[in-house]
Amino acid sequence: MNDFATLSSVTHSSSTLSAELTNTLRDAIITGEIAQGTKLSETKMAKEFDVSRGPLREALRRLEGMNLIMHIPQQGARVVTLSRELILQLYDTREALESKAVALAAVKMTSQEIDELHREIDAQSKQMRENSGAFVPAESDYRFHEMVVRGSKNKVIERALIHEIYNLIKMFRYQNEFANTSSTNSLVEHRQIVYAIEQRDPILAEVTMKRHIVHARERIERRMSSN
Amino acid sequence: MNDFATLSSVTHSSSTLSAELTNTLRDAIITGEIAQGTKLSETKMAKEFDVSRGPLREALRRLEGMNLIMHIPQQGARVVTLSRELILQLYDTREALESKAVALAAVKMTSQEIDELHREIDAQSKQMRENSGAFVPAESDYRFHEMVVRGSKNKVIERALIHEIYNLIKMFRYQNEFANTSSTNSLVEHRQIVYAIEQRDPILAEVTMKRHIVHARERIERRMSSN
DNA sequence: AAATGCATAAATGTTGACATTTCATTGAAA
DNA sequence: TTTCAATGAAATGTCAACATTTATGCATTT
Repeated sequence: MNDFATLSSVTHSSSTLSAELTNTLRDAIITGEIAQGTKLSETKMAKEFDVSRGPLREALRRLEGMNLIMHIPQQGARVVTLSRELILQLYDTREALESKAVALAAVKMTSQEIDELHREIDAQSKQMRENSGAFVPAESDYRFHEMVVRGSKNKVIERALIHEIYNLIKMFRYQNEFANTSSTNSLVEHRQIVYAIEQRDPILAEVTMKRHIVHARERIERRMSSN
Repeated sequence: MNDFATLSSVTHSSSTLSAELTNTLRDAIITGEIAQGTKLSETKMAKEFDVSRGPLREALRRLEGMNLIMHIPQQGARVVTLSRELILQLYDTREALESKAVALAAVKMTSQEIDELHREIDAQSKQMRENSGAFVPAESDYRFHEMVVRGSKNKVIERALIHEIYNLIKMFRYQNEFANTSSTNSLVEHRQIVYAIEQRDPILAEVTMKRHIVHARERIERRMSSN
């Protein structure tokens, strides 16, 4: 099974207790340490983490905003359940947002930022050769996509993806071995995306990214049973 | 100036105090009753609404998730400021999400739901003739777009748009007369969108919606000074 | 006059207790 | 045996007080 340290989110001890709780719970949900569908009892969790229910409830409200938990008034919160349907909807949403993001990035990214993209996919290439891996390391894949999204300079898209979509996709991939990014095409596609950005060709960048995500979606759709 | 009752969000007295506060504050922010950039003092607001700070803070966390307020630890929350940049980014995001939504809707909407679309644009047409208006009534415009988005049957897109994008766009349009939807093209474009859905043509639906939103964005870009 | 530092006030963060609703259990009735 | 109602326990919602940090204002110094 995967290692907790693999997770990007670096739980950097935040200034407030409620922010720390948010990070802790987010990671626990993504890794499956707290299983899907689990009822999040405030009283139990308050005891477990040795905090009062106030900050805990605020953390739950934030996790709600990240789509990681569902809350029903007077009944409490449950960890979201990743149905096949939800996963495919996530990828459709990601396709729309990220293809737009890369089109913007092709215009807005600085050459320095493009250099960083190069370094990231070179690292991917190196890691795969050394580890004779058939998969792009998840962490590096996230970094690549987040760099592109940030490159769009569109804060609304950035927040939607990083705050409300990627966490759920990380959760899905972390808890499903088969969902990891295949190397065969992914690295090639990453190179194509960087090329399009480098050419300052937003349309090429857009269709390339769209195809990249559609491919991922198709792989998942094939390998995923009903659920 | 506009009337508060014009606002769609029907503050239906929710089960919990914190949910009611969320709705009340959301509407107050959208209408500008609480101005952009205003510091939201917890102590003052608790007195004003005669509630304790607990539920109030939870409401603030939720408004944060709706992108209506910005929160800085140890410093408090401020109402978001709608810069020209943010507005244009909102429309870019909307373009990506809503064009994908309508493509899905063209496949997934039931004929009954399509009928409802027809009724809505017929009502728009009628209202404009009767009121000799040069603008599609904002409420009706929102209803139309929300029906399309719901028709996509994609909960992720639906939540992103309705929960985190539309509120900000409503806020912008409510507080800027010039930002209202012009009738000249909008109604025609709405009819084109419905036609494409009716034809079950996702590609046509997508490009039609994209153009519709790009037009709106262009109108705003022209009429908006620097800011 | 401007800048620095201290003391006070006020705001946010956190806690524990109270209120109300929901859930589980038990017992009675059909 | 099954269903329903009542009772008690536990959970969520709310409140008021305490703790800690930030902001304000005044005095002092350069």
